[in-house]
Amino acid sequence: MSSSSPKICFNSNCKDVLERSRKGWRRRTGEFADLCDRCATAYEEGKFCETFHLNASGWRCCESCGKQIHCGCIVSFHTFVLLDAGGIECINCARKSFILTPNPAWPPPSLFLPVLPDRIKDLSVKNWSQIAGSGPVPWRQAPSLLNSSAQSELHPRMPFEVDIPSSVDRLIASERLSASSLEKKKIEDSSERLMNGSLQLGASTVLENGNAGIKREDQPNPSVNVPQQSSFSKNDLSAPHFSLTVSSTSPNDSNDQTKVSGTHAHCPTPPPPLGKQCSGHNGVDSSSEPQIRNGRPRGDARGRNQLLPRYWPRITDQELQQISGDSNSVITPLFEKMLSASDAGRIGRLVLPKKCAEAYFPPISQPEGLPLRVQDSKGKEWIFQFRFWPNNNSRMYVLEGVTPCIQSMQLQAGDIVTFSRLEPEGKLVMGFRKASTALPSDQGNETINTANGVSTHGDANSADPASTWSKVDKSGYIAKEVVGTKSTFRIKRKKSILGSKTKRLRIENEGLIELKLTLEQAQGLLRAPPNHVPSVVVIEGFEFEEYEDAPIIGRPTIFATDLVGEKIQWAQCEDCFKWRKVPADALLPSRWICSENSWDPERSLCSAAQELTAEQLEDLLPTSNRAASKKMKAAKQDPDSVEALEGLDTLANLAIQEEGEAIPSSSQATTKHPRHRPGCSCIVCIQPPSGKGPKHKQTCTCNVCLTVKRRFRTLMLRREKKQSEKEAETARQKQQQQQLQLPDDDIQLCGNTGNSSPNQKMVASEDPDNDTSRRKSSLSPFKGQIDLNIQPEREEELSPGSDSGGMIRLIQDATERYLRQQRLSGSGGNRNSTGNQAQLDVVGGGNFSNSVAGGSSHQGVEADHPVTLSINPPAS
DNA sequence: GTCTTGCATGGGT
DNA sequence: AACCCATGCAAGA
Repeated sequence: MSSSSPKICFNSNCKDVLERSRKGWRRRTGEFADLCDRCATAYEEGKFCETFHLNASGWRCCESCGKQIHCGCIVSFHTFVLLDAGGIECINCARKSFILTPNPAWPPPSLFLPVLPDRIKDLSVKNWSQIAGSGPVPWRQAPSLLNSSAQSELHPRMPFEVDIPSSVDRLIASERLSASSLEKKKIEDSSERLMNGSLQLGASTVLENGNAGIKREDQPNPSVNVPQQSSFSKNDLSAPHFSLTVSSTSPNDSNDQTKVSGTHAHCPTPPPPLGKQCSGHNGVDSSSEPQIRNGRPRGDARGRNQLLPRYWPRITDQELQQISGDSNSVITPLFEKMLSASDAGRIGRLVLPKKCAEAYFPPISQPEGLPLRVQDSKGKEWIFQFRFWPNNNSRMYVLEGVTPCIQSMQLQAGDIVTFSRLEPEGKLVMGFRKASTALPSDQGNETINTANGVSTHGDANSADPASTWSKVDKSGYIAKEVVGTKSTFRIKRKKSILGSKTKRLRIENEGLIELKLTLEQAQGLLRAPPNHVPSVVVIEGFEFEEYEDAPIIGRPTIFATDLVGEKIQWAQCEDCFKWRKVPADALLPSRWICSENSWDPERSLCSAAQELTAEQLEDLLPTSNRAASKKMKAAKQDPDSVEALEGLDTLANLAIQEEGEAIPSSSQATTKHPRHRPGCSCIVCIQPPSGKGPKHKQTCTCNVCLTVKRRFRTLMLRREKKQSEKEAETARQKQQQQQLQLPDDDIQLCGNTGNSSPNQKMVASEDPDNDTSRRKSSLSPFKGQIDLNIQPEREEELSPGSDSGGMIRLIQDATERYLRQQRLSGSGGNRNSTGNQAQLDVVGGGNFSNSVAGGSSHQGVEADHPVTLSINPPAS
């Protein structure tokens, strides 16, 4: 690993030839020191310095416990913290005493310090120079801003975060898992705390004495020109925020609170008078902050420390520079917010995060608030009304009148507005960052996009952000975002901000594929999680496996028993479609091929013959799970057919997020409802998918419309006939009871299971003279609404543009005509209908609901009838 | 009918 | 469980 001495132990006191290289500490280059066994062991046992550096300088005692620590050595670099008052404390004691400040991170800034504007650099130097003994190294995010939530939340890296933290994290959390005398857990614990810790300044000896190479004279470090985004960004989700935190000797700061400017990393702007401004603000009670000694919380951070990470400002140097222009002003980033649809909408109200508003904006006691002068990044001044609404015993802060500004910046939902303060004027500055735009300081889009969480929803080109919102439509299709390289963080960010509500989920349109498969098929994909035995529930005659834990989605297989009675699975190769025997407990990936058949090397090639004959496969069918049997049938019918199983594979693919290609659905079932076979002429199957196909006019003579009309006509005829048959009430009741016991193939006009002979039943149900049907139709329970292949409870959700909606309108028109007729002919029919409603709800709507809930593959007749056509005149 | 305003609601954290 | 906040929505302009 070591580039300099790959075969020699990296320990200069050892220099043994490496027989086996073991990783030691992280070097300045970011690589790990390659150690021999002996040194590595010493290192891992925390005895490295004791062993090899005993006579070296830099040994110091922990101020608390007196333990000797070699502070001048990279190896022990993480095992102590520098105390404000000088001296050091071992990490154990630091942890106990809530000193959360880490030591300067490693590798040193020569590698990762971001670009600092000259002005900032100067300031940095100046401020650093005020810090006794602190080296020009990036420090962890100092403000107590991090105290509250950072620990529990993986936040996206800030664009100007220095990536050194990653190394510290690694040093502590990974590289040094066994390091030192600290037990692992403590170390991790400490590292976590350290992430949130603030800066301990004042002790410099470690840097000056050490061989770590961080010397104050190095600063300003040439490395500041290195791109901000290091390669660590990606894999350092939990990277703490480093900040160039500046110690202040301000007399105001009696509590040793360090004023912070530039809340982040490389923005060591000078201490602003922010603390004063915000300290008395309502709602931010510093007393609630944990009592932490050594100067935390910072004055400035009183409000900030309670901010959610998503509001932490991520303003880049360039942005800062742009905002501050050529003036001598210093920008203090305050917070940022991603614009919601409401924010960016026409209402012109920008909801302000409460804590941010209370921390950084002037206190307001009246809901009317006050006008707030805000300057945009171009220097243009805007005046917004900063006010609040009472809300649940709290307040909701808004900036009103932001529309012109938002428009001026051409912002839209998903973009980010940043609020900063211009010092010393104290002027508020509003910047922005387009969601789609890589930060100016980007050195790599991927890194920045993933790291700063800004690029949240991808499609920057969409003029209308709303158009990019996901349409997880009601048809039941599953929309999947094709995840690209940015997916991980984008999804995370999406979830945390944009997608906080499912209905607001935003997914790129182009990434949508349709997934059409039945529950039956899906069931075939599910496997009980490891060590779980699924329980079987029978719903309407169909067995469902229930899993206590989340099931695993894998390749559908056929479970069987081999000749010796051992349970096995039959799995089909993705490539050759041959069936291979695998152990019963094997969970195969959705795309499984012969070469992965490690259980049977002889058949680990597609060229190997299949064990099973077609007949055997056929025999297996009854014992197989349904999805698999379908699959097998398809394979039998057409061994080369891939499509037959692609619906299944689609889900499996989704599960493993392999490919985002739209895959045609299974050819075995129609896309409308799975039990219906091709050729089924039911109302559902003859329709195009929801939302597709042309709209139907009343005069439309297409197959769908004709069918609907015909059926409706039939229904009407039956109803008329029924009315004329009104006789004794008791007799009718009796008749109804009989009807309820009869197969329900009329209300659900397409009530044919695909299993047997759908068309026969269809014909029967369409027969206007069919008495059974006629009687049933007269009992239709619904009121003035006709339900075509939708859930009754969802009828209000019908999209007017959808085909279903068109059908609905079509029938509704007819219904209205019918109702008019009814009104003319009296109210008897109404009574009939309403009188029967309760019962028929069970027959019609009730069963339909069940079919939806219970799955589409029930053997029950009614469950197989997703289409209901029912009519009910209004009660009035 | 449209826009504005202020509050209510409810999902998410 | 409390709080936050995005959005809905009704009343008023």
